[in-house]
This record gives sequence, structure tokens and C-alpha cells, in this order.
Amino acid sequence: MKFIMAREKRSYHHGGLREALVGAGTAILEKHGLADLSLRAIARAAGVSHAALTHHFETLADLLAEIAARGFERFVTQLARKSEGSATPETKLGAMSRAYVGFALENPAVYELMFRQGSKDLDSAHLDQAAGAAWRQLEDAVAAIDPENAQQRAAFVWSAVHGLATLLIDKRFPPSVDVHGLIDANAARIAKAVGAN
Amino acid sequence: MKFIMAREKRSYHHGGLREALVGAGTAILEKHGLADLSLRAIARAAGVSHAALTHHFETLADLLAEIAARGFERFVTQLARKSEGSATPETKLGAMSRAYVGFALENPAVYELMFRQGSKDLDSAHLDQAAGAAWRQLEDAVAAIDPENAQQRAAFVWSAVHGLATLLIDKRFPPSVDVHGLIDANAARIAKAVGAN
DNA sequence: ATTCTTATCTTGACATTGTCAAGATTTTCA
DNA sequence: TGAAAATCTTGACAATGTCAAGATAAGAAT
Repeated sequence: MKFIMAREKRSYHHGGLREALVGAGTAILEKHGLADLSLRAIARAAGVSHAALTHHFETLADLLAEIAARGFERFVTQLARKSEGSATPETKLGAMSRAYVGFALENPAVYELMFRQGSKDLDSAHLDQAAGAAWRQLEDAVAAIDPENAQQRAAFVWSAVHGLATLLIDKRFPPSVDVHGLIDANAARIAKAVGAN
Repeated sequence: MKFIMAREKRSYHHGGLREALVGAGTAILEKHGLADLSLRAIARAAGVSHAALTHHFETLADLLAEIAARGFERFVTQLARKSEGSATPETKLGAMSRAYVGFALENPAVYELMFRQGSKDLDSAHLDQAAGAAWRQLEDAVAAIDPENAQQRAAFVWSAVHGLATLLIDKRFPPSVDVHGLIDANAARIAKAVGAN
């Protein structure tokens, strides 16, 4: 999709600034990382003054929350797409586990923003809703194998994939490990620990 | 231990500023969180000007790296203490899994600094050494159960405990879940996925 | 003992950040 | 057509990390 990033014809009113801000923020996030994602950099990229956000987002955190929410939506879509058509609930959970880590590695900065809000307390109705949908998607996949204790088992799955994703993004493992092998083994062990027995 | 936090007798030279800075930083981290851990706040707490760090740490990141390194050392000590005297390698790994998450929940800000360096690129020889020791401790515990594929199995264990720790710290689970039950179940499933078979 | 050198700390400046208030401009719509 | 609301800009503010230049103390050398 295409955003109006910078105006050639300088009209006082932008027209679609809210979407442009989200687009500019996402672009900076993917190109330069979370550290360089400042309010003023976003405003510059959108071709607008540094105080123009106020009327669309109360604060920077609200804009970041919106970007994170859209990240969760893409996340849910991608996991659904990569796990559809699985033969069994077990293979579906395996596909989701791999797709989870895959999304994080393909979108490390967005993933960082989605989870590692850290200091900035991201919160918005949209973000809560999108993150909730992601959680439900995972819990449903676990319950499809065996509905008993699904919430706790889903929590384990989430821990294992989220932990692997963040450790890989931060390059926390010895350089000798095979990343692809790690992702597959992770999914297999998750299935072993949480599958029906 | 006790640090010289603020000087009553104003002598131009502090005496033990390096240790005082580490102590003041740790105190702020535990009392107010990572977000409030600024260079100038540390200097104020140590009763010293904002530019006094230069001669002890090249940059703020170096001071944070030192704090993180000491966090890893406490971490290793605590895991060793809480898992010593286990009857079998399996129960030892279980004790370590629980102790891992326990440390993170008892020291959330320090744990955040240790792992979630995020934007600030923490790195120092001391930090690398301390973090490496932590990794080796975990890998040894896994290898004691079964030496085959120990590195990959240890990576799975680390993912599961680290993921659970961070998700708990960030309160990412539905409020209905029982935290203590989650920690125990996590350890049990880890053993199931990674234990000898 | 006195001087020189080095280590340590302070002061002041700089660019950058997010937010706020006040003014300028455009659109809406009554 | 004109008043009200929405939108954007300018300028200020405090706070941040880093750097340069100067002040002070401690230690070594003669």
C-alpha cells in the first residue's frame, strides 16, 4: 500500500495525515529500527511540523500503539495464512509455531514494538483488541488438539515461541547454532510438551 | 552491601565513585524502573555532577553494561543455590527453570536491563563473560541429563523460561491465570520436552 | 619540601527529544 | 456570507547524553 509521505504541493492541510503518520512511522521502524523512531523524525518523514500529531494522536505513545496494533493484525493474518490447510491440529500448531518465529525475524522492529513496549506504556483500545485476537488464535489452536487446560498449555506455547523469537532477534545464542534447525526443533518440542497424549 | 551514595563532607574527589555509580544505578533501577534510569539521575543520586562519569565509564551504555553484568552474576549465583542438592539431573533442571523465572519476577528491572537492552547496545567484556557463564550453566544442566544435542535442547529451555519471564513481567497473560501454577507447569513441560527418553 | 604530572570532578555549552500554548490557515456548515 | 471548528505552524520549555575547557586534589619526582 502507498501512503502520502511528503507533500509536493504544500497545502496547509495535509488531507490524510493520520494514515501518513502511521505509514511514515512504520517505514522508519522497518528501515532504521525502534531506536530511531522519534516523534520529530516521523513528522519530518511525513513532511509536516513536529507538533502536527497532536490533533491525530494525543501523544507519541498513542501513535506507536496504533502501529503496534496494526502489527498484531498483520501477525494474525500471516499466522492464519501459513497454517491453513494443515492436515491435523497438531501439524497446524507446528505450522503456527514456525510462522510465529518467522514473523518476528522478518519484522524484528515491529515485533519489538508489539511486545517490548518496555518503558513507553503503549495502550489503546485498538492495541488491546488486536493483541487479544492474537492470543485467542493461539489458544484456539491448542484447544483444537485437546481442550483440557488449554489456557495454561497455550501460555507455554506462547512462552516458547516468544522466547525463541526475542533471543534470536537479540542474537543471544552462540553463533554456531543453526537458526532454521532451532525453529523446527522448537516447534517439535512444543508439540511434544503440549500435544495430546 | 553499602555504597557511598551521597557525600556529606564535600570533598572534590569522591573516593569510590565507580562503585557508587553502579550502586546508585542499581538502586534507581530497582526503585523506579528502567525508564527513569538516566545518566543525570544516577549522578544526582551519587551526589556528583552530571559529567563525572566520563573518567569511570566512557558512556552511559558502559555503566549500564556493568550493572547488567552484575545482574548476570547474581543470577548465576541464585540459580546455583536454588538448584543445588537436587536428587537427579531432571529435578535439578526443574529447580533451575523455576528459579530462572523467580529471579526475573523478583528483579524485573534488572532482568529487563540484562536482556532487553533493546535500543542501547550494551556490550562490554564483563557483560559478555557473565552472560556466557549463565548460558553455560544452563547448557551443563541439560547435558547432565543427556549430552546429545545439548546445545539445541538448552536453547529450547532458555526460550521457554525467558519467554515466560518476559511475558509475566509485561503482564501479557489474561489476568485469570495463576502465576505460580504457570511457573510449575512451565518447568514440568520443559522437562517433558527436553528430558531423556 | 616543592614542583610537575596525572587523575578526578565541575561548569557550561550543544543538539536532540516530547509536550504545550498561541497564532495562522483552511474547511465546514448554518 | 460569516462564524465555528478543525488542522497545521511557530516558538518555547525542560530533560536528556556527550563534549570541551577549566578547577581541584593526589601522587611522584627531583
